[in-house]
Amino acid sequence: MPTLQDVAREAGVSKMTVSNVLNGRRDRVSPATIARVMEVVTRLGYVPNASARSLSARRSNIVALAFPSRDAGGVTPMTNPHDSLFLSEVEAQVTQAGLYLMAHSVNSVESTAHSLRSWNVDGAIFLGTRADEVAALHTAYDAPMVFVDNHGTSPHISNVGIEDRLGGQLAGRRLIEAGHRRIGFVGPRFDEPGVVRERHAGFVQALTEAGLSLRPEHVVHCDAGFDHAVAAARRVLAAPQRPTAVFATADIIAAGLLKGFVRAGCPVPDQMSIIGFDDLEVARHVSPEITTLHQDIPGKARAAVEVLLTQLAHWPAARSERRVLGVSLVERESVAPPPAS
Amino acid sequence: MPTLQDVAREAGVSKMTVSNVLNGRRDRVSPATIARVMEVVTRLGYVPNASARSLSARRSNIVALAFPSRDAGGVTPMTNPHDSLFLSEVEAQVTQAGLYLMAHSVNSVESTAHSLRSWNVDGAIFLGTRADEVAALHTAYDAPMVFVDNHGTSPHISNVGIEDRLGGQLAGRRLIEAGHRRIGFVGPRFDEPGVVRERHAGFVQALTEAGLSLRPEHVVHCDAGFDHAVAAARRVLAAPQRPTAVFATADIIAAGLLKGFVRAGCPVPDQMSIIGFDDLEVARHVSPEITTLHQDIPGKARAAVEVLLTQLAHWPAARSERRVLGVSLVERESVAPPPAS
DNA sequence: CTGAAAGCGCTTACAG
DNA sequence: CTGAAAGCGCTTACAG
Repeated sequence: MPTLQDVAREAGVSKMTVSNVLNGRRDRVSPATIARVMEVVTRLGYVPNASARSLSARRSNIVALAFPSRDAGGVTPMTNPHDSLFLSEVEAQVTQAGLYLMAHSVNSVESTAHSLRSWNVDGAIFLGTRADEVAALHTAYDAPMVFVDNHGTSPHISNVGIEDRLGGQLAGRRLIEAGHRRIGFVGPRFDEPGVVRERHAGFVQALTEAGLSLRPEHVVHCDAGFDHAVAAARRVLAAPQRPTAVFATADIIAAGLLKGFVRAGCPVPDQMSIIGFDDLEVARHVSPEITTLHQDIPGKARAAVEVLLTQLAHWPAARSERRVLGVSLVERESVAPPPAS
Repeated sequence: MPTLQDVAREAGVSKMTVSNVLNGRRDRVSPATIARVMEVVTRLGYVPNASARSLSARRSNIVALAFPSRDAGGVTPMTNPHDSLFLSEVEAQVTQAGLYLMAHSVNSVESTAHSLRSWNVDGAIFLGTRADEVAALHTAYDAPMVFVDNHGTSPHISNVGIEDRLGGQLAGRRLIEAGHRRIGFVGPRFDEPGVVRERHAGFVQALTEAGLSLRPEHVVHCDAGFDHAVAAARRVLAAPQRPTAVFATADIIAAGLLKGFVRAGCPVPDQMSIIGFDDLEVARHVSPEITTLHQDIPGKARAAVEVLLTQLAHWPAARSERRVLGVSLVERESVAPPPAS
């Protein structure tokens, strides 16, 4: 494995000159020298040692992507399409920027902070972090961090998210417009601030605007997992004065409900309408295809990397930034007027 | 940020002693000293610098996971459930082993090898690598590597895969057992060795055993993507003497076919039976649920990490190892006897 | 435009 | 059981 030293010797220059050539500070080197150095680099197949560079430059070129070790449904981490699509696009962008991606599931804030510090990562992107964890992370490690889909209130943190509340509102309005008056809500619990709470709030707002209300017995809590949702369908149907439509906070829930309803002899959308959220592939896999709120996940990933790189460029003078991407309703086949009673 | 030096000074010992304590060579240190050092480490919140450690120890503690930058369907990398499930389990295992995971999409063998060398990664796991790339990788970087689902013939490479051929065979047999005589095959092209070719071979074998043959007009090529498969359904139906059943080399293809068949007025399984492969979630999302060949993806990930760690432990004397996990047929709802003609 | 030298924070024989 | 010293392969003021 040739080193900088080897290249320098072979090219008849100092290590520092080689370093300058390799790091783009080419204004400090004559064209002839640059050519000579590059020739040697190629011939020897020289590859800089990233650890050495990181150690002396105090800059690792590593970006960490941290995701929940288990999602709400108790499923294996990263298993859900949203997170994997997101990771994939982050990886692409990070690589494009000449940086490296370290993937981390977050078991505890401590161990995550430990890793970040140990590798002296330049910055980090966090998926699915709770508000208290955000604060702990910031105090534990001083580097650019951007959070995704975080609805905490602190103005000091950078966040990239979507119009969750508007999404909920659009879902509610669409169902109302179709003629529904008894509309249910199915999603995970939302004791803490987060996307589910926002979607719920927007949904309730739409009902309120129309002079309707969300009855407690029409709220069914269900973790984001297909099987959970299949089971939840029965609970929806068992409610007194059962709803004629439901808003599910995630497509995977919508898909599970769909199966559950149909199994229970309640056809969709004839007897029951469904609106999902996210516009994941699953929404088109099933029949009827699920009407849902579209969000641009790769776009969110690009925005997250962009914000991170901006912060990196201005660090430590960087200011926090919040970006919110739009949502839009995608009409498909799971919404119809309520059955003529 | 406290350093080893700070800890040593504070504890009144040498750097080397602190290092020994931290790296488990505790037999070389007295219990009293260990206690003192640990107390200081905790009090100062000392976190070792991974780059420095990597540089001097010539061991990075980094494992790379490399995945195709675009899969066969031209979809964004990592988007498919198989890869993301795999990555997630690899991450868990790697973390558990006290190592770090660097995620890489492979645009070119050169850039990948560059990254591996630059970070001096301890080892790497490769998803979806072609045979020629495998060879190039091995010559470009000398470290433990394990390939996944590689059906190349070289005995020198470590591989973890599944019984693809048996899977194809079981699929064929199941369809034959149901009474089908004209059975089609839908999957990506398989000019090179790989899982598709194996699954196809096993499938053909089953037909042959039963005195049947796979007619060329019953082979429909289709990339692994839902929409591609929806479109492919028409081609299956358009074949002269159309088949009464098809084997799809992936569940996502099976799901797309299902939709395509139903749309074309050909109900599944009444008029057309389908068997998929992988047993991904999508197989249970759709109706009818898809009968498929189960493979244990997290198990494959664990095996891959295990093989890698074993090699790491014995490096450079390590011997290559090939592991093959089983497959099993999962009965669901997409297979029925052929329609009475 | 170019270089000598110090230093980043660790580990590792080696010696005692 | 413990330590002094060299060295891993880079970058970075500083000087010329």
